[in-house]
Amino acid sequence: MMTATRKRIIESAIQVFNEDLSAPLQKVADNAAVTRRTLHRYFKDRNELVEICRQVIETSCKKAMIAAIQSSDEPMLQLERMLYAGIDCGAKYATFYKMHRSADHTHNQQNKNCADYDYIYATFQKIVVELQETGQLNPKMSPEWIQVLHSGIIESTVNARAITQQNIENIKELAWSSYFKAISP
Amino acid sequence: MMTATRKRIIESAIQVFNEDLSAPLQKVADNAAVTRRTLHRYFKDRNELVEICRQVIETSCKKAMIAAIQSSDEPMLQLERMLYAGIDCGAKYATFYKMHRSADHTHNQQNKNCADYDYIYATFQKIVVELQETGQLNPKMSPEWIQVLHSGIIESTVNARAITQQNIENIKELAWSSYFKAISP
DNA sequence: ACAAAATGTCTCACATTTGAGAAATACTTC
DNA sequence: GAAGTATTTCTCAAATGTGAGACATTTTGT
Repeated sequence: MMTATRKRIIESAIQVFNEDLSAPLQKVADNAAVTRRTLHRYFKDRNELVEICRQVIETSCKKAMIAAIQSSDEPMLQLERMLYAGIDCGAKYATFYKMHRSADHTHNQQNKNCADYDYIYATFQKIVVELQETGQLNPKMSPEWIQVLHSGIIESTVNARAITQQNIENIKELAWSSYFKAISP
Repeated sequence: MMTATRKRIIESAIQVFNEDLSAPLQKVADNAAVTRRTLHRYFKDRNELVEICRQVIETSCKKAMIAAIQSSDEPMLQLERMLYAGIDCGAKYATFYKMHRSADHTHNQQNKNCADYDYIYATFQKIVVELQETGQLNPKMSPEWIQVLHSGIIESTVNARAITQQNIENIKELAWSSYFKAISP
């Protein structure tokens, strides 16, 4: 059940909590252009709002990454589209990437989200290994490092978007170009 | 005047505030293995603690970056050492990089810190331009992009450090190698 | 061993944040 | 226009965070 106001509050929360995890809810409400009273009508408490933000981030990033993987059978194209998908997730990607890696996370294959997360990143590494075996990627870089670099490029690009006036498609191509060159043999 | 306890509190605060800007001071104290009462003995209030953390971050990162610049006359070597310096700053680098760029920052050349910051990043871009003119760096990438990528690689590398068991010098070389290839012609 | 310094424990008053009831107002739908 | 719904305004009690006094305990330095 998703009203426009509820959606607006969630997006505001994602933005505000991205900069300050413990920001007062008043700030989230202000940023969503609603009162805090209204915010409380939609969300039982802070914990619920944070949890729902997590779910929204997880659902959208997961969906985008899986779609990128399944958009092609060509490993290099998959890799490229995964980079673009990450960039399109914007600031949410950093949260998503860290989500299942944090110290207080209980990772469990029985959990659908954990399983999907593992699918994404295991597939990522499988793609990398495959491209290394066919000589398309630098065999000296570990798949782990290539993945770390992937998230670094995404984050840089997301940050650059906020600053530069350049066309978004240009930025994405630049990001891919930089990444591709970095990981090539 | 820097006692071991004071230093420990500051380092704890840098760490805790890095993850959660508005974390309760109790958390900082816990992480520093002191009581909150003691924390208050050393720091008048939260604002003072935050300000001193900023100063510590600024001083150490600035010093490291300027040292890297002045360690050589060779632009490429300067660039490489700046990457290493950033990585050595650890989580502090991200805060330092954003420090003078945030919306609520009053940037003023009369201010020594602002001037030094400008020196660092103007020099960075001068180095990039110089390397582009001599054909050592890709002329199609804007110096802004090359700088954004620099900070993105640093940040990823710092994050990867917490996760990987690899030797730190290896990671730094890998980061440089990736960055260098990304920005090469 | 002793004195001084540092820290912990306990407590308190105050400030801020939180969550929600009640009534008023604004908006939407038919 | 009327009824229903959504939101705002106002208020309050409770919870949490903050900063600091007083005293006790521990640590440090000579």
